[in-house]
Amino acid sequence: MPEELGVAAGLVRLTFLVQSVYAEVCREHGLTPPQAQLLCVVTDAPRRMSDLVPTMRLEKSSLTGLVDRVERKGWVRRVASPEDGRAVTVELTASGRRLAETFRAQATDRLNEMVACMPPDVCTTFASIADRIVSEHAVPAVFPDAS
Amino acid sequence: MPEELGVAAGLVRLTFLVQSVYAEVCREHGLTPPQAQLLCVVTDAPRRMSDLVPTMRLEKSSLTGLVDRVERKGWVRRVASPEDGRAVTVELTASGRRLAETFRAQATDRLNEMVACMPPDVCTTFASIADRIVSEHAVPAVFPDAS
DNA sequence: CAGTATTGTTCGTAGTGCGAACCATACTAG
DNA sequence: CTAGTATGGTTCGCACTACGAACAATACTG
Repeated sequence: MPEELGVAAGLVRLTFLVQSVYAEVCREHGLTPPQAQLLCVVTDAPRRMSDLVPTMRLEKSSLTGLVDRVERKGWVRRVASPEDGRAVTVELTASGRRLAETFRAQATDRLNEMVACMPPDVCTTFASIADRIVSEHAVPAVFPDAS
Repeated sequence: MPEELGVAAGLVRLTFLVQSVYAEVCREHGLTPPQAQLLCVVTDAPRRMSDLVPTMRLEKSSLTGLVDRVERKGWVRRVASPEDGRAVTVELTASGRRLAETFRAQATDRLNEMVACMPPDVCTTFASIADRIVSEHAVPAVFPDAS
């Protein structure tokens, strides 16, 4: 009986918790998690489909469907690439940008207050270790830094 | 421009990473993440549907469907409760138990090696902080401790 | 210019998750 | 005891997710 969970169990449970919070914020904005992720990823700059595939870790057919639905909601737009006649880039519309921004802000708030039960220095330690793991594994920027 | 990400961004990316690893292990065992989670949750003891609803944070209709599919694969069994004529408990079959055990072991290995890029003391620190967050928020045991 | 590689889409399939409606059993009050 | 209510689960319809195979169109290469 470990008085403390192993790293693995802690990671899985922490992930479960973050997912819950993330999904809840999504809901409040009429988004699903994959849709929110798409908005976050194209916030910084328009991205090609072929570029989004490795970033979001989806098959291309899955991505087509996701972009279809998000485009139908008017948050994103497909633009033909001038350099490559086959390629398509995905960019935010004005309303998509507003939504992405408020979503990002609120998700950030919720997650910050989630860890705020700990003293600030512990938070900082935690954040830097998380960053270390993440950068060690080349995790794509699925959530933007502060605006 | 933060030279380090905020806690929120770190959490989201870490979650993305863990999800990727978890999903990959699931795939190798012919499982989906919700199915694996169900197996993990009923590993320790049979559980009632009504008990699984808050644990897995699903609506009861979603849970019905999930249990249907997992039962159809032969990994889980519905048993009528003797005390309450309305209630049903979900328990592992023999093959379900074997599957749950090998899945758990492999997921644990993969997650451990994911953090093994850091020195052991950092891992320990990280694990204890993760535990702290998790227990502060009453996250259900969606992943069992060592067998 | 022919052959090949890349970029996206379409289609079919299985699974996920929700809410509303519903049934059966349990509980509770008169 | 019996009506009314609460609880435990299922069913149904819906939208969404994700995959792989097949395909079309454009780009590249020999």
